[in-house]
Amino acid sequence: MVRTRIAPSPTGYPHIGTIYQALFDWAFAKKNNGIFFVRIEDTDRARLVEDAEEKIFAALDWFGLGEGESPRKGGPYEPYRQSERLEIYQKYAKELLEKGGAYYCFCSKERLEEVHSAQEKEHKATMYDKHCRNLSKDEVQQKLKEGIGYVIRLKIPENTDIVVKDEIRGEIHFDSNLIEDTVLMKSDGYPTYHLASAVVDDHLMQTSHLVRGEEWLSSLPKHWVLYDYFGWEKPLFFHTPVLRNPDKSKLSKRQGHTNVSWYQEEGFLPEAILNYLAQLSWSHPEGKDIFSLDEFISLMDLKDIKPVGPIFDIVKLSWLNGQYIQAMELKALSEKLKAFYHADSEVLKILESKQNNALLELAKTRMKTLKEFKELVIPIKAELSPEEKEVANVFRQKLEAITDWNKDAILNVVREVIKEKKIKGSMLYKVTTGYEHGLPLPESLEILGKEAILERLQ
RNA sequence: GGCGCGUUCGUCUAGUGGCCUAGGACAUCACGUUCUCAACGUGAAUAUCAGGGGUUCGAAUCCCCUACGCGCUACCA
Repeated sequence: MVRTRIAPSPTGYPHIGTIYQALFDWAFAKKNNGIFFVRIEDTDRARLVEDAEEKIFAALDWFGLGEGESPRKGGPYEPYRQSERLEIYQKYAKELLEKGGAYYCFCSKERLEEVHSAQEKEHKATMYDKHCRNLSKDEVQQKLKEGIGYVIRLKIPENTDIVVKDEIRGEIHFDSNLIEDTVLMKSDGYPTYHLASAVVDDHLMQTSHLVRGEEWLSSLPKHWVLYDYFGWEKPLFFHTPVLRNPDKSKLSKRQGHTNVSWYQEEGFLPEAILNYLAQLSWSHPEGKDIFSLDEFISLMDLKDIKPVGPIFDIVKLSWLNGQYIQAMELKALSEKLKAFYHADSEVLKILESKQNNALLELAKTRMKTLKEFKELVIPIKAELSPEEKEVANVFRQKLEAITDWNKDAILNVVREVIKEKKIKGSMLYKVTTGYEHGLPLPESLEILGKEAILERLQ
C-alpha cells in the first residue's frame, strides 16, 4: 500500500513549496491507488499562527489536491494533529530511554552556548558535547528529583559510518561522530521534528514513500538511527530540491512569490501552476511542456525527480497560464473570471452581459492571467494631448456617420482616420480606451455598440 | 569553519559510452499577418556539456581533484 503525506507546520501561510511537495505526493498516491494524507505539525508552540491550518486546507482544495486522511477528514491513524499526540511521543521517548537509545540532558542554555562558542573558536563542528550522555542512573534520578529542567537527546552511535539511502541520490555516507546528539523531547514536553514526524508518526501512520525537502537530507542519519533503535521498517526517502530565487538562494518572499495567495490574487490558474511545478524537476518523456494532471499521474515516478534546485521562473509560468486560458472553453473561462472578480461590480457587469462571450473570445489570447482581463475591457480616463483630442473628435464624427453599425464599417473608419491624420493605430486605442493597445477596435466597438462608444469619445 | 548535496543555452530541461558538429520549451531578435497589442506561423542567435586530470578506439555520459552554488550546522520545522 502506497501512503504519502505532507506534514506542514502551521507557522505561516501556505507556501508554494508545500504545494510542490504535495503535488508529487498526491500524484504518486493516485498513480498507485494509495492514500495521500495530511498531518499538521504544530509542535512549535511559539511560532504557531492561528488560522494557518485552515488556510493550508483551503489551498489544497483550490489546487484540487484533496487528501484521504487528515485532521478535518479523520482516518484510521487519528489524531492527525501532533499537539494531540503528545502521550504517544512521550511513550516512545520513554521506550527509547529504556532501550538506551536516548538520554536525559540537564544542560542549561548558557552552558550550551559556551560549548558552541568554544567550538567555533577552534573551527570545529558546533554540536552538543555529550556532557550528560554518561550520567549514572542515580545522578539522573537525583536531578529529576531536584526538578531540574531537562531535554531528551538521541544517542548517536560513536565511530561508525552511517549509510543512508535517498532514492533520488543513492547511498550517502555520514561519519557518526559528526552527527549531533539531537534533542528529541524539548523541556516543554513537546517532541521535536526528529522524533515526532520523521520517525514515530511516519511509522505509525504507515508512510511508505516519504517525500520531503532537501533541507532534511542532513538529518536523515538521525532518522535512520532512530528507526534502527525502534526496529522499524523505514519508508523510502525522496528528498526534493528546494525552489530557488533568481540568485539561486532558497525561494523567498523578498525575491520571489512564496505565498499561494499571491498566485490567487494575480489570477493564475491552479492547473497551470501545477503543470509548471511538475515540469520543474521532472520532464515529460516526449518533451511536452503542457500536459494534464492525469497525464502526469500516469507518467511520473518519484525516482525521476531531479536533485537540482530549479529557479522559479515567473515568466514561464505566465506563458503556461496564458496557454491554459487560451485553451479553455468560453463558459469555463467566464466562470473563472466571475469567481475572480466576485467583488468587482464593474467587471462583473460585463461578464454577465450578453456580449460576454464575444468579448471573451477577443480577450482570450490577450491575457496571461485573469487579472489582466480587467484592463482589456474596462477603459480608463487618460490625459489627452491637443493632437489626440483632435483625433478623438474626428474619429467620433466618422463613427457617428456610420448607419449600418458593424465591424467592417468601423474598420473603414479606423483606416481612414489613420491615413488622414497620419497617426499610428495605437493613438486610436488611446483615445477610446485610455490604453495604447487593447482588444481589436472594429470587433470590440461593434460588440459594445454605437451609443456606448460615442459617449465614451465625448 | 565542518558535513552533505548539486553543476548541460539567461531560465526549465533532453541526454545513462558512439545516433551530440548537444535536441526541445520559455525569454530575446527578425520576418509574415495586421487597426493597436496579443495569438499564430517561419526563421535566427545563444552551451568549448563548471575547470583540470585520468579510464577508453571513442565521454556531456565512468573515476579522481579543484572551483563555484545550495542546504544543514536551534529545546524551528
